[in-house]
Amino acid sequence: MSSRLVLAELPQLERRTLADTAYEALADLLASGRLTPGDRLSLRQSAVALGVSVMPVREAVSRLVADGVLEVAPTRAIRVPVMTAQDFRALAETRMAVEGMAAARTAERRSAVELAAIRRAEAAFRGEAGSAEPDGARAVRLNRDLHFAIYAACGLAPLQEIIARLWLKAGPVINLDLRAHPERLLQGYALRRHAETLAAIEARDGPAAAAALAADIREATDFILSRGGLRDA
Amino acid sequence: MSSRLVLAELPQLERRTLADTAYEALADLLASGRLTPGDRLSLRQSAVALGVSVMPVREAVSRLVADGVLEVAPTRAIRVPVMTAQDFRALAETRMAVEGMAAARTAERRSAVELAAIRRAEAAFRGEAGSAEPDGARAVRLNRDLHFAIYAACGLAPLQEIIARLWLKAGPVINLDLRAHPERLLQGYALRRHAETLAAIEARDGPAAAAALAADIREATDFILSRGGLRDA
DNA sequence: TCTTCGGAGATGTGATCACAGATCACTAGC
DNA sequence: GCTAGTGATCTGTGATCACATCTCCGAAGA
Repeated sequence: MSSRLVLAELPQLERRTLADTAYEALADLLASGRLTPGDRLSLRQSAVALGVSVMPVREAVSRLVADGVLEVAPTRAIRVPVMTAQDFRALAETRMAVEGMAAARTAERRSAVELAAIRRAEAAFRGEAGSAEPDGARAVRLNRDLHFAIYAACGLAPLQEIIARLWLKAGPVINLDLRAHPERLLQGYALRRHAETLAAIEARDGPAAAAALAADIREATDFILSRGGLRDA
Repeated sequence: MSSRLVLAELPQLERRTLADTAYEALADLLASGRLTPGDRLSLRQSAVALGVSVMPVREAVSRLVADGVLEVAPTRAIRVPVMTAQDFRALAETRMAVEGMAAARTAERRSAVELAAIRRAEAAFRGEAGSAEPDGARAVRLNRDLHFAIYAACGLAPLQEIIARLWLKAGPVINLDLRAHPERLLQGYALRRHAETLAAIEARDGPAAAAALAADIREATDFILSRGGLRDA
């Protein structure tokens, strides 16, 4: 029993099921825009691609369907939902409300170290967007990192989960557009709104943080909608 | 082809899988508080209880787990999560923020027929709560109906889905308490807040609606927390 | 040339089997 | 008398099979 103390130091090893791995793989495909709205997904094909049986893929897909990130058509075909412009607008409005609220809470209660983390994330994105040869995929990731650094400091775990799901849902549309028009992200809009949001968080000004972040989302949404890539019905 | 017109009137019949049915059955068990925090769930036992194989149950459970309504312990046991008082408070705060926002939107944009539906729901709950022999389970359902009548009029489908998930998550705790202390729901608190919310919606006063609804949630939460039925850690 | 029909292949759903690991009661050993 | 080990049983996970149904492509018909 003299080993009790040293045993306590053992890191409890995480148990990842194949379904977990499959979920992450598919979610990444969706978030990165490599799976675009309307695309069909086959359980068997996905399974052989991942080198497993259909079971883990099935479970992963059922989770994604529950999240509304995938859908099973009445014909039982699995596909990425095609959003109407109206759907996308409603999703964006929800995001503005929910994420704006999270940003406001962060502004009002952030600690010094949380603020530092947000500052670093903002600087990282700014660096990439302003570089000579910006990498689109990398900029998307840094943009996400910045947003979630802000949300992580809101102090409400359930709120973070909600936002993560909203991003997953909006991901395919946003990244599809971004692939077609990578220049947009790198222009001034996002940079300006990010700076405003950061300033508001520094000043502990909740409403201003919410407004700046909502403006960021609104502008990105309007830009995508102006492209007319979405069905109108 | 002369039948094209009449054929279009056929209601497209919904295709429900066994997994869907199992999901609803389990969700109902959770929402009604018959499955309480800490309870374990066996796939095989649930399957024989539902008269199906484990497959549909498995899919249903995986969805519930994705929603955070069930959890798989590191030991792979499936159970209803036990929330700490802190967790429950964070969930309640999230609900106050999100549901308050939905109520505010409803107040500002509700149509006349939506208002009428909300009025009916409020009256139904008031009738049950004020009756000579109130039925607890029925009151719970009517309370839910009233809340969702309000949220349904907010005009944002994604927001409604979010709220539905939040209720599913809070359900086991709330209903567990309600089973132990059915008198609380029937006292003045909820009735007063409902009346305030309804009045604000009638007056198209968004902030007031949000405040009244948040107060409703806050008081119910404080009541449950004061019971000390939740772990503290 | 365009439409309609038919059959081969692929699809999701569900059932069943196999297996590693957890649980629990019980016994042997200090 | 209490702990540690042992084995039967049950657990979730994954693979495989079975089946009804949808999809797709080519041929026969108008």
